[in-house]
Amino acid sequence: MRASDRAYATLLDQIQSGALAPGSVLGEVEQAARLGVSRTPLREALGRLAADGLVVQQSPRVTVVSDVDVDDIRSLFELRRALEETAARLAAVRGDSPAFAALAEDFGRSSLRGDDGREAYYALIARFDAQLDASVGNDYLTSALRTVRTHLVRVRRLARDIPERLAASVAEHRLIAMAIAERDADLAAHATHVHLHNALATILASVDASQPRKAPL
Amino acid sequence: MRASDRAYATLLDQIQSGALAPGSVLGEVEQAARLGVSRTPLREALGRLAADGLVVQQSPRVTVVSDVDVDDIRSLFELRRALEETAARLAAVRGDSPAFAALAEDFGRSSLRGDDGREAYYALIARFDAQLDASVGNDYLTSALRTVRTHLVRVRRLARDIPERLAASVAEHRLIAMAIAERDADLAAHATHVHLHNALATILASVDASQPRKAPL
DNA sequence: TCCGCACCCTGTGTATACAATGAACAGAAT
DNA sequence: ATTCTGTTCATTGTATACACAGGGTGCGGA
Repeated sequence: MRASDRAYATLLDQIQSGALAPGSVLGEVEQAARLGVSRTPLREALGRLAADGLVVQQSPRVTVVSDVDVDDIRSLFELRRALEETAARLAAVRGDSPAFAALAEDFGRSSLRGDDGREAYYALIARFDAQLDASVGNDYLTSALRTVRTHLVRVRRLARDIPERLAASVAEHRLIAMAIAERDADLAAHATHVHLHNALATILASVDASQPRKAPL
Repeated sequence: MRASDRAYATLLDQIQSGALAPGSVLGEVEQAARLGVSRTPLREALGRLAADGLVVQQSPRVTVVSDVDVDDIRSLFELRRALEETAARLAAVRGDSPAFAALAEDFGRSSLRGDDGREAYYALIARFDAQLDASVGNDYLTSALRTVRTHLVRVRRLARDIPERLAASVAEHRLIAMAIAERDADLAAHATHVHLHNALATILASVDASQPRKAPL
């Protein structure tokens, strides 16, 4: 594995997990020393993170981990809606119907008890996303979705997981998978719309609850 | 200006203009020498081009200018539809209404006679796109659109410009601008849909006409 | 003549050295 | 005392040198 890949993977993980908080300054020599690589591959890693939008060049001299506020979340979900509704429609038209029927089954079966439940949930979502990408067969769309999902990891961390919401989310995904399996493009798109609306509402409520200072602006 | 920026700008221009044809192998030492920079900034430029999707690592050893075939064009327009319909809707809701009314006026006035006409047309489109981005105020969406537009430059080069199509395209844009100005989100989105459908049809017809070999697959 | 192995060569990945630029601090002058 | 300017230091931008890997070619043996 290349040093630049390791540096990118490590930084990505630490930004997504919050170990590198928004606003953290990423000096080249400092990070290179910390990650045990030289400046050259580290610069490449920073460049890729900047392309992803996870770090920004605050001034021409200092790169920082990008911030994520409520407006960012709204913006991200606007893009996400556009992409996922389109993906759902396309998958319904040309997707692998049996695969989505099987996914719908899995969503129906999944019991989300305990802490393992959350892991199983995210694993199932990941499988669903992968099947969606494969069924759509559009690299441009997949690439755009990849960026959205990269940012989404951090957004999810901001919002506390609510067990009831998790269960509802599974049901929503089950409906989407069923709609795609039955080649009902409108239903797939509208169910995706509903799902993203609910997900955003939950996230915003959770964020507002934990950061009420910004509300009375 | 940084050497890496110059290298990126030069390579971008040469790829978009076709001076570097799809499939061209971009060796680091070779390109570095050609552009008068050292390998380090050139690598950064190649990295950014790879992130844009304009070059791909064909093998771990050789990066080439990415190819663009008919399926790519279709895929690109699927993404473009998703993004621009969303942008049109959002601009209709929260956009600068007078600005779009003024743009609609300009589209109405624009006479596309002669070779200057095409330049004026593209300049007007660029102004429209800029106003759209500003009105939507969504960096994620704008960033995704930027990628699409980057690829679109190459696609346009593949298709011959047809004068009648240019005139129709102006009229379509005028309608979109009017719809946004009048805050008619549905009309803005549907007019965008129509416009992109027509644009894609024209491009595909032009490409099929010049490359009829791939048709009887 | 064909197949296989080894060596060389080309090109990338990484490290480090050097140059340039921007910022911060201190000192002096108004 | 405050502001402006100069100098210095830190940090990035660029160049180059070195290491390594992969492929191609040539030679030898079957």
